[in-house]
Amino acid sequence: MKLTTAEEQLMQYVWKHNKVVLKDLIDSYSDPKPAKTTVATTVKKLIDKGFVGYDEIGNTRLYFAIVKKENYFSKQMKNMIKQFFDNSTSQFASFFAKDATLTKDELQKLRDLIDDELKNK
Amino acid sequence: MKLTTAEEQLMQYVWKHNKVVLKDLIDSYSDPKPAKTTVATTVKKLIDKGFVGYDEIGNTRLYFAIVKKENYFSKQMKNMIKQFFDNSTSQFASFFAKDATLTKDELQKLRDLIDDELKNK
DNA sequence: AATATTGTTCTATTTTTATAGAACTAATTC
DNA sequence: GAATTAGTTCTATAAAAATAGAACAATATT
Repeated sequence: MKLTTAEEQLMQYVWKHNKVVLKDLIDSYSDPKPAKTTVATTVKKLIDKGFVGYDEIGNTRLYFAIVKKENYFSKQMKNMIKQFFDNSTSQFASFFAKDATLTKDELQKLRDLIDDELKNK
Repeated sequence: MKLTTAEEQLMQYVWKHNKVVLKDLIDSYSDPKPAKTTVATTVKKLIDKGFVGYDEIGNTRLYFAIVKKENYFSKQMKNMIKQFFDNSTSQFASFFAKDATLTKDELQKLRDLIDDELKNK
């Protein structure tokens, strides 16, 4: 499932700071901060969509991510590769390797990583 | 600048079939196709945003992409890497190398490509 | 104990995005 | 040359997303 911009922004915070309370979420915005009800509504949508869960502590809630950031990101990537590269992962990979400005060090690490992957095949 | 979902869908078609006429765009939708005015409005927004240009041929227009698909995609990627990997391109790259299910062949090609890149540094 | 802070739900309202009607023009086809 | 098809703009409406007020509950502060 896809998130709207507002939902995704909030979700990013939940991913980074697992176990958060409403106030944390409100404070995560820079001024002018939205009304507390605005944030509460957005969290509720994330709960409805199954992205966020919570433990009840007294009358308040400790929110946490249910959908893992890695899984969500992975799906987004697959979607983009589908749209922009006709579903060709390797076509994307070669575009990226050229486009991304990686340093020599980063490129070397990446090559080592690929070598590792190759050993498992 | 960012495109809405409807705009991006149309843009994908323009990228794939450079030099298109309104009817092509309408036909690109599967049934039930939207009204011609709907498509015309969306194209107009793409023109306003500077993504699409046109040549006038009689009373009609030949639309073409101004913003290159690669550039748009590249910006989207940078944005995602910023959001999901704290701006660390290499962190993304290693996630991707593990996550994407590349075949042995694809991995080898990718390694060769990285080797080439390394030679230029 | 009174006051301020935080939290929640339910219900609007506002803003943005998507969709398309009305009106008209030019070209094509029959 | 009448009718159909394609195109455009302007304006309007519908749908989705973002924002927040009202009302109330529980806790913390002073």
